[in-house]
Amino acid sequence: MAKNIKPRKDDYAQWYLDVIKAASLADYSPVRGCMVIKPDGYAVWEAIQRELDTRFKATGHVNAYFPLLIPQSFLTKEAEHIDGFAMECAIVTHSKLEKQADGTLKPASPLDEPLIIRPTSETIIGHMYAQWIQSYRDLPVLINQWCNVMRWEMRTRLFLRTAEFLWQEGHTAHETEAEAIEETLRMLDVYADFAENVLALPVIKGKKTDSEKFPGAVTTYCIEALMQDGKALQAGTSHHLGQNFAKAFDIKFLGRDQKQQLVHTTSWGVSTRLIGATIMAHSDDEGLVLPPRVAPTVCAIVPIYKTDEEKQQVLDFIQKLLAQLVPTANNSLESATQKQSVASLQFNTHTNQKIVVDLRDARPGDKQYHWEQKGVPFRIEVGPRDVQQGVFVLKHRLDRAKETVNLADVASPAWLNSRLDAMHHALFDRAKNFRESSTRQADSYDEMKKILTEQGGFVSVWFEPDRTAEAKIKDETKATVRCIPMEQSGDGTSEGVCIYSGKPTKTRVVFAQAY
RNA sequence: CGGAGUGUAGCGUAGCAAGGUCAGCGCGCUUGCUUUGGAAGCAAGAGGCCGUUGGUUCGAAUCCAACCACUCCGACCA
Repeated sequence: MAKNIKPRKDDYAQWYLDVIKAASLADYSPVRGCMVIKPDGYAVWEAIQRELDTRFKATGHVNAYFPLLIPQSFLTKEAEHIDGFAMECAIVTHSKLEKQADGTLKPASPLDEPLIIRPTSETIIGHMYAQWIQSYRDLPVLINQWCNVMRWEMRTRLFLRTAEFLWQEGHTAHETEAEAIEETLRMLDVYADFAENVLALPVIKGKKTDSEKFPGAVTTYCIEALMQDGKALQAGTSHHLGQNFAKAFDIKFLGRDQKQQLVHTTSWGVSTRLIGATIMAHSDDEGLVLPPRVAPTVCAIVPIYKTDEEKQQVLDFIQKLLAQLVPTANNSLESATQKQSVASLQFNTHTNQKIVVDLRDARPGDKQYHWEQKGVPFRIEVGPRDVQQGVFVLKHRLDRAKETVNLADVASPAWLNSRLDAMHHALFDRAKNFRESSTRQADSYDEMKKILTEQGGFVSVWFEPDRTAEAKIKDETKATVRCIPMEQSGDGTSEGVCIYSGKPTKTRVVFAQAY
């Protein structure tokens, strides 16, 4: 058992932090609530970016970059938007520092208008769109940006909620409401597809109730995932903004009917929180488990030997193995062997995923723990006994199973790729089974309360969304409506009794306690 | 921001209630030898103004104050 990681059942929050620490994903910064994303964590983010960016481009979007700083006055233009974000904005008020007599620095030269550090970019992008869009021929505008944003959160948690975080925000403008809604739902599908097919994270697609929607949105759609402690995590959102921001920023165009019209806008985003979701959904008491499609290292090879002769035999054997797995790369292990370092070989040039050979002067057991805690999907062990028999030992991170494989059976990278695929599906199935066994139906408010306090997880109920009722329920159970699932049970026309009001309703929602 | 807790080397900690040979220990790290199939053994080393700033005192890791950061519970949120 991992000696540096607290088991999930003892302290889930501590387990989460231990896993991040053991896998070297992130570190604290000197600034409250901000984190340093270390190379191993950032590589996961790069994989997420790569996969999402491909999907954004495939759906017709282009990338651009808007400034970090936004005039304070912009935030006042959309009423709900102010209420939603004003409380958590960091503000730039001065343009320089002056040295004091005692050597300390003091802000000087105050700005005429304070600038806020973007908590999200609807306002500044709306401002620019107003200048760029003149005619229906200019539409749609389909822009995404990858950037950082800052929200001065009260309480932070690595990856799940940090004061500064990395994300992408798509902002589109359309001629008609129907197109905007179509775009909103298209991107929701992109997110769901990405979460399930890349992160192996099963998600529920749904709509937020009015009380949970984005400040300034007409409708907010989301994907919701379930973590291993039975709490929900919002993993991505897609907003139909209607004409709210068009009105606020005067984004008008001359329509086909020769009249001035307001555009219909959308915005959608996912953040580095996805890394937190991935950690919480898949990892175990031994440490990180990474979905194979975002794992920076897909396989770690650990040689085992006593004598120099054995070492040579084992390394020769590994060379043969690598020749099959990494045919395009220069497989020489010479320099890594000499330096007693970790040799890193390009396994997949598209995804930039590596195979490593751990040639450090350390004991095999240490190396096994090292790569296991980093969540590497597969480890290969090659010792003198294996070389004699022409085999090696393959260790699966998912279930920690061992498998003896003939070198002769490894003819190409496809051998490993098929295993990575199988692991992806097994990981997804495991998470999905967990979610399904943690999703319960309740027919009354009392039953829901009982489930929430005794078991957690998702609770599916008939419920008529209502601000006051939702506030009361949150107060009493800590649970909120995570979403109104897109897939309503039955044919969508069935009807039940709202567990709170007792009135008939056609809406089934999912309640859960959330991060 | 309210409540509770924590802060001593990269990590984990002893010492603190009775200020003074009090800066220790384990892991990790470095070097050497023996080892090497899931966290090895022996030996020799390196590493800390005890979170920060003030105060009390002849003397502060220890007492007092303020501040900072982190963890947990609330409120807020991707």
